[in-house]
Amino acid sequence: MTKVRFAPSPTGYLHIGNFRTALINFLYARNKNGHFMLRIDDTDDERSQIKYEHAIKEDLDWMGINWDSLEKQSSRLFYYDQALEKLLDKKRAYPCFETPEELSLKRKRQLSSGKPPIYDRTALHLSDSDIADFKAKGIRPHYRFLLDHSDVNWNDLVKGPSRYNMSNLSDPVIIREDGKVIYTLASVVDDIDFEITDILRGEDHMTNSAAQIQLFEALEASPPNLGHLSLLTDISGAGLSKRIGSLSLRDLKAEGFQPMAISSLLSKVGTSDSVDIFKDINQITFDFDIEKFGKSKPKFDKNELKFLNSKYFKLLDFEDIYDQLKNFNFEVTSGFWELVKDNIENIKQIETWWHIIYGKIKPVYNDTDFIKTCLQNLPNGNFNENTWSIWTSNIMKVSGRKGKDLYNPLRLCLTGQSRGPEMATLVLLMGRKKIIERLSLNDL
RNA sequence: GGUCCCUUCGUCUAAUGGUUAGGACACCGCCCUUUCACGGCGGCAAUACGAGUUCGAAUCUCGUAGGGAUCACCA
Repeated sequence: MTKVRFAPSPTGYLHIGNFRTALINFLYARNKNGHFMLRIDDTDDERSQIKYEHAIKEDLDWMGINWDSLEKQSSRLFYYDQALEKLLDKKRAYPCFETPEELSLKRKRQLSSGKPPIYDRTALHLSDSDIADFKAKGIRPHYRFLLDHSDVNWNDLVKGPSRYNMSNLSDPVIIREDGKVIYTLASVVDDIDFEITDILRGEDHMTNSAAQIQLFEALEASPPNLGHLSLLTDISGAGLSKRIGSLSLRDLKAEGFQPMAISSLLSKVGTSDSVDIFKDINQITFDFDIEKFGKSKPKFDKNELKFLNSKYFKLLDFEDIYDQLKNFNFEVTSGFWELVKDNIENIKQIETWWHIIYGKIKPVYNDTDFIKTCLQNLPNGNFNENTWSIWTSNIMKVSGRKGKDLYNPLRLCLTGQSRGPEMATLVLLMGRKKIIERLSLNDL
């Protein structure tokens, strides 16, 4: 069975970039009737915070991404130590005693003399007595994984046949001086233990993956299928992570964006499918195919998100949106929703139209004589679906106006807006009293 | 600086050696509605640059330019 995982570290809120990875993993699993695991990578306890873990779950929940199982790396530390022992036995791990300062100095020197900043394996050549000396002095080792300096080949789910030569990489540190595990090892141990079949993540993990393939093999497991998605950029082509700005899921929610607008965009941008709105995540699951993702960097355009948001409302019946509608402090009726749903791009605009139709606004009068004529010709009796056309043709006869000259001033006066929903229905909802109020020019 | 990856309409992309280089969104126009919006129809618009291979190149090769990623005792 296909089994994937989304493995965020709880060091911040989910943003558009890492949520996209979550979404793609989710869709991939659902499409194959597989298993989607949420794994909290909280091995770095200096940066990890429980509040972020809660926030990540909340946000995924809001987006309709449900996980089939949950794991936390902080509860699995024993297994990582076990893995280290195994690697030590096989001489694929070795203790090192350099301080971080030494290492960073070394890197700087290499860089300034035009060399790649790769660890020189000094510690690999330490004798047993050297090691004993360090330990006697109370210096605790950190451990590195010994890379095999050969080509690592894999067939990437997104990038196709891929190759990386390991001599371009430092032996990765896998256990810190304080005994805590590093991501590179923890991730592989978990992927083996939980029998992850496919890993989909950003292309920033490309070289990690190459090293991890060797780690899988050193731990006598076969590596899962690997797929590296091109990273989203902003509209100018710059990396998204650099402008943390307003792109967290929480901010997007606060701005009124709908989960399906976000998911629709994020699941299609960068693929050979056209970007369009979907009412339900299952519709996206159905024809999801990782092969459709291209190799070049897709751009995230907030305007596109706005457009999808407005398109989403048009898809919804009253019942579909009722849960959100009841959060307003006035009662939105089905008729009201049907009237305005084609004319909003944000749920907040419900409030604007509510005030226009039932509340108090500042009408726009640009032709007071004409407005008086309109008021005088308002039909008597109860309003019905013909009222608007009877009314406007009366005005036409009396004033001689038609088309734009007739409708624009009337719309402006009644709604204060130059654009908006169908007037025939709007007038019906607004009612006689409110119309007379608007046309009475009291605010002049 | 080393290594890896990317470059087709404004944007996302299709076309795995032969197409009028296709679609979607945006934009523009027309229609609908005796108004605008919504909706429907149509139009504009691209192979980064330079060589090479080939009867034929967006597609293969090399170079140039631009962009990105990575090179942590973070994940």
